[in-house]
Order: sequence, then structure tokens, then C-alpha cells
Amino acid sequence: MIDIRLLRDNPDTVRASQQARGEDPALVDAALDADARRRSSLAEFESLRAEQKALGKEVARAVGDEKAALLARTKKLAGQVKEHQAAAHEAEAELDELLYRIPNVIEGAPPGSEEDFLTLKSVGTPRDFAAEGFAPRDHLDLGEELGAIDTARGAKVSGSRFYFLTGVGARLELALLNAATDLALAAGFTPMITPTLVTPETMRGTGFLGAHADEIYRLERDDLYLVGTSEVALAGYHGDEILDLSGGPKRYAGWSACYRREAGSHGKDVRGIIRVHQFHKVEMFSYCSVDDAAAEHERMLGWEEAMLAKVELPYRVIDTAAGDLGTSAARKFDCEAWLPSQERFLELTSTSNCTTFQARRMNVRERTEGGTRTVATLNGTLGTTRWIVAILENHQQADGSVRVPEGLRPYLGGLEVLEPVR
RNA sequence: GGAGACGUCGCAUAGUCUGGUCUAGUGCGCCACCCUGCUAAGGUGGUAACGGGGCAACCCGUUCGCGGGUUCAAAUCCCGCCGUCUCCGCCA
Repeated sequence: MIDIRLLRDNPDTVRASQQARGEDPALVDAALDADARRRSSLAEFESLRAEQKALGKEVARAVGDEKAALLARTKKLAGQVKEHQAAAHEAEAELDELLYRIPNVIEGAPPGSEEDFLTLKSVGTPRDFAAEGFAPRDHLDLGEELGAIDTARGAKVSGSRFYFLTGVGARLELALLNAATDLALAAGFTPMITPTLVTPETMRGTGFLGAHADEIYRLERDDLYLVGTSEVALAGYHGDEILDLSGGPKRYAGWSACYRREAGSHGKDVRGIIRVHQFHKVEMFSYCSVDDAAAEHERMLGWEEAMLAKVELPYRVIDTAAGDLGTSAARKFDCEAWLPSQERFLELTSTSNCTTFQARRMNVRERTEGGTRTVATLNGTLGTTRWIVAILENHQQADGSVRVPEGLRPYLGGLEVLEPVR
């Protein structure tokens, strides 16, 4: 939820943000209007209520005829109070409804839609397989030969977009996620294993139930949602709390299964494990002061790049365009690794600065000298199952074996090469 | 799944039976000042959040798990929900 004060004081900023995202700027004026109505009806209710309370005290003291007369007055007043209270309630609900539909105000993101991103930098050089004398194979080919990935049985057991990681594939994922956790630990994050089923309130608070609600699995019988990322649980972790951030940001590294319906992606990335319904992820999450948020965002990007360096992948960093931002994000950087089999970049990490948007919904504040204020939240990817795709493809060798990047070897018992099993 | 107990301003607790003096008391913690020659003790005062109004001092309202209801008036009475704990049952 955006700050109502920003809306009042700088409506143009919010209108411009809506415009850049390709959203409706008229929402801003509707919200301003609802806010004015809310305030005036609230003022009416409150003055009536004050009168009622004052009279109530007199009633308690009065006796006999005097009391009867007072009761007659207050009885009438009670009806009016109730009416105005209902009106104030309604005006507030209207405002809330409008405010919930306004996504976060962008902060530095380039305007436009998905293809309007800016490339901030490119790191590493994709291998020249032609020069090496062989055509790169895709991750599923490689994975099947290594006995690492089994999508056929995944489909048999659970349907399309499910898979088994088997043998060395399972070990590779554990190695990757353990390496990510260790990196987070070294950076001062507290490792967390989080719930993957959350209440509607938690899901709504993180901004995932808006435009992209289709993406989310819901358990009707229990009124719970399956999370698409541990960000959801970690954003709810300090809900309704007032934090002490005087010692710097509170940083958590969540390890969880993630679930996505992939409702709008029919026919896209259908082969292999690029786009699946269930995967694992280590996610960074940070609660920090608003003033520190942009710097924290850069730091998160830095840790992501450190992780990419560990697995020796060529990648580029993009500044996501406003129209491609999530509801909660004010700015988002993605790291995309090169995918030799498709000769394109594939998103491996994504870090968002949600400024105070999520925290306002979840009611997370910090204590400052001047009182309390809403904190900023940020999140970023440190490792996912999808990374296996890029690792297999980029480190494949002519004979179908795959070189293990040095940063992962300690997590695989020193294993240097994954060998085909058939 | 069944039964019971509980949910109060950072923590602990009083208040609920018997609705109004609760503007929610007290202790601990914390902050400021005072006293005191010393890593102590004591004294005084202060110490929730949110919203609205005001240049401001300040004023008003809301919040006693959440949501309804009864009433002139609800922490207190009634209903529903959520959560915690204990016991029982069932399952892993």
C-alpha cells in the first residue's frame, strides 16, 4: 500500500508512476476524492462521539428527573452516532479498496513494458562452442544422460511441469542451495526455513493477490495459499511489530519450496526444468530504514553477483522497466545468465526494492528518535533449482560430461566432473 | 476431532462475576532530573500505537486478540471467528 500522505502531498508523483507502469492514473484522483470524503465523515462522527461521551458521564452522575431527561437526549444522539460511524466506516473501506489497487510508486525504474529494460552491465563471456568444435546440448539432454533430471516420471506422478531431480541432480541442487546459504551467512543473514502455506492476510500483505493472483495455488478447504517464494513468509515474519534497526538492517535468508501455477505461460519453456510448478530457492530478505533502502538494494545485487561468480556463469544485469515490476516493487534488478542451447538470456536472480509498500500493508515499523515510521523491505534471489539449467549448459563438455564449478566442489565432496551414466 | 482454561498500554499482572468514578491501576524495564564520593541505594517526574484537527502549545477520536450484537453507556454482558496452553482421541 502506498503512503496516503504521498498521495495527498504529491499526487503528480503517483500519477507519473501509474503512467510509467501503464496503469490508470485516474485511480489517483479517485483515491484523493475518497480520502477527502473519509476525513469529513470521520470528523462528523468524532464530534458526535465526543458529545455522546460527555453526556454519558453526566448520565452516570445524575439522578431522578434529571437523569430521565438526559437519557432522552442521549438516546437520540446514540442513533446519530451509529449512523455517522457507519458512514465513516464505509468511506474508509472505499479508500482502502482504491489504495489497494495502486501499485508501489516506482523509484528510478525505466518507463515502459517488459522489453524496455536497460542493460546495466554484462559479466563474463559466453563460450564459443563452434570454436570448440561441438554444438551445445540443452540442459534436459545433459541432465538425462547424467541421471540428474527425470521429467518423464515427474509428469507421470504429478503432471506437466513437474520433475524429479535424481542422484547427482539432487546433490547438485543441495550443493547450490548450501553454497547460497553459506554466502548469506557470511553476509550476516539469519538462515530461515519458512512455512510454505500462508493465510490470505499474509499473501495479500505481500502484494501477490493483486493482478497476478492467477499465479498462486490456493487450498480452498483450508483457506491457505501456497507461497511462490519464501519472501511471503519472511515479509509476514515481523508483521505488526516495531523493530529496532539502529544496528542496521535485519537480514534473513529463507530456504523454501516455491509453488507457481504458471497459468499464463502455456507453451512457454515447456521443455526441461526452466519453468516448473515447484522448485527450491534461497531468498534474501531485508528489513531496513527507508534512507538505506537504495543502498541495500545495491548490496543485494552484489551478493547475487557473488553467487553467480561462484558458479562461473556469464550474465547480464538489467534494470527492469516499470511495466514489468511486481505490484510491490519500486525498482527491480535481474541477473540473467546466458543459455547456450537457446542463445538467449535466462533470469536467474531478481532483487526488488519494495520501499515501504509491503511493510505498510504488513504494519512493520521501526522506532526512531522522532517516533515510529514504516520500514522498507527488499528481497533478492541467491539460488534456485533453475540455476541447474545454466550450470549444466555452460559447463558442458564435448563428451557429455559437465565440469563442476570450483565454488560448488566443496559441497559435492570434491567432485570435479559430472559423468554421463548411460 | 472432543473437553477445558486463557488472550489487557515493552514484559508481568489487577480490573470482567456485580456495565458508568477505567481519563485502564500496580510492579519490572526504560528515559530525564534530584540526592549521594564512588561499578550501589534512594527520591521525583515521564514512559503505547494509530487516525483527525491546529502555525503551534494542544485538542479530539479509535484501539483491552479480531468481527458483530445488546445498551444512553462495554475491557466488563451476548454471539461468531482467530490464536495460545492443558488433557483426551486420531495420524505421521
